[in-house]
Amino acid sequence: MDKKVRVRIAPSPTGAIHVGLARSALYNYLFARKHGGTFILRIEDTDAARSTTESADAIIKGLGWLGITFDEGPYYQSRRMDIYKQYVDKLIKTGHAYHCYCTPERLAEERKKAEAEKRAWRYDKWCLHLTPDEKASFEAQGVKPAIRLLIPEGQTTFHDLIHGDITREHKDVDDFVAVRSNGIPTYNFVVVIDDYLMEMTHILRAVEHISNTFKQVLLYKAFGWDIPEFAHLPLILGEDKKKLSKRHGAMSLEEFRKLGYLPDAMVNFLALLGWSPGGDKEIMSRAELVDLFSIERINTSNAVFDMQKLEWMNGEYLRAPDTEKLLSAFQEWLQSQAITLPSECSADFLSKALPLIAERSRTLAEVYDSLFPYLSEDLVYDEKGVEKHFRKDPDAVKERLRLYRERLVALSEFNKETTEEALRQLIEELGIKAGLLIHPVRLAVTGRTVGPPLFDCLELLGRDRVLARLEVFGDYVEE
RNA sequence: GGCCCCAUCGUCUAAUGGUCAGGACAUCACUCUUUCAAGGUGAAGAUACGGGUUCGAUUCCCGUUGGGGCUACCA
Repeated sequence: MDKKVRVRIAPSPTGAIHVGLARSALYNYLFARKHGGTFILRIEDTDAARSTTESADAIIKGLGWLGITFDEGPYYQSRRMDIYKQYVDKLIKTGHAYHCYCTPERLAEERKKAEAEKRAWRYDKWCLHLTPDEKASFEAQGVKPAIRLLIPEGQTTFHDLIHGDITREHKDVDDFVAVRSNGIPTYNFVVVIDDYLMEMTHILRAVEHISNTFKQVLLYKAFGWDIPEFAHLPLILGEDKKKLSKRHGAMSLEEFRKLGYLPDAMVNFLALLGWSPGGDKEIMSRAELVDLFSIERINTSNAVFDMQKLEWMNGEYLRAPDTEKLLSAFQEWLQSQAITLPSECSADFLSKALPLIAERSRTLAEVYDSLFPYLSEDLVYDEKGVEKHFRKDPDAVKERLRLYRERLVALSEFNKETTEEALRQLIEELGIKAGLLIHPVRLAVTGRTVGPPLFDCLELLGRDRVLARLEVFGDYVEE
């Protein structure tokens, strides 16, 4: 790489940040880090009607959550209008652009007509041929013109780092509006100005921009500027194989965060959606991703977002042996969801409970749910479990629970070893299988049929709560 | 409709002009086990179709089909 790498993402702040944007950001970020380059955030808010500052803030926050950080920016295009203005004037002077007085109504009508005749609609360059008198007349009527780029005859080819050469005939490219009649320039215009001024070396963005690229390349040429490298990323598709959009529901970053996905897992998963390092490696740290990433290995075909695989991968990260990290991830999650744990629920308790629970969870939300029996006294007994482990022979089970409770009362020390020993002894005396006592006890003290190994649960709960719950359970099943 | 992009198991993907087309998720068995997970073992599952080029193509070329994207005074 001869020039110092400078890349960017340029989102429009028009709604929740979804995974497609997150992945584009990630690839740009990885590419910049890998080459010691600069990663820039530019907010493309030239569409005043749809842009919101909340959305811009959400983008920054969301990417920050993923640990995708910027070296420059955010730049806001809405604050750079005077810059763009100079370049428009230049374009008019050199004859690369012209004023267009066509009303939206006329354009819409023409477009409809073309559609009815199954003709491709292109702007008919009507205003290109206006005489000075006609122009003066429009001006006198107070009609504000838009400015269109004049697309010359011929064809344009650009090289795409992922797709190779892509060519389009100019007859298929519109004389697109560069500046609206209200004076605000459009995306295709400002993106070129900014990418040039900000000295972008590589543009990595989604394939949906390929058709815009021709317009942009023509603009670079009109200005006589060097054209950056382009790499058009495959799309992320929903289960229905359509481009991700609001219809797909829980696809915003915020939603994934709420569901309890870990940023590291999210980044790992997203990296693999459209790219692979080759070989079989799938679980990769950020450092490994930076090291392994290359544009050449980005795929050409679109990828379906597989929720199940994400869940699995999140589980892998949840199960990682680093308790401290898990604890802080969980606490961070609680905070982001505005959940406060009871004060007696100490960090000490959590660091004991979390590994046991996370091992059998796939998301932090699941972790939180599994924590319930340790946070609240209002147990809800699993009805199927009650049916299975109690109702078949209630008197016998009740008696066993009573006996076990007695043993627990008598223990000099209460921990997982002693409680297990007590239970083993009891079942031997009773001549029954361990399950006949273990299952009812789990149900009695947690309300659930699933969870960490029973004696770990008992230790986590502590003697007082265990004894109380064994007693309460007896009453519960009486009814 | 026009233009463009794409095509390996259901999904994410690996690989090569000659391979038993590999892995992961999901699925199904079995195993481990106090439950649930996790783990282990195994099963099933793909080169869209048709033509070329070639001794040989899943790989290169063309076409068909299919999918996707774009087609705004949105980005």
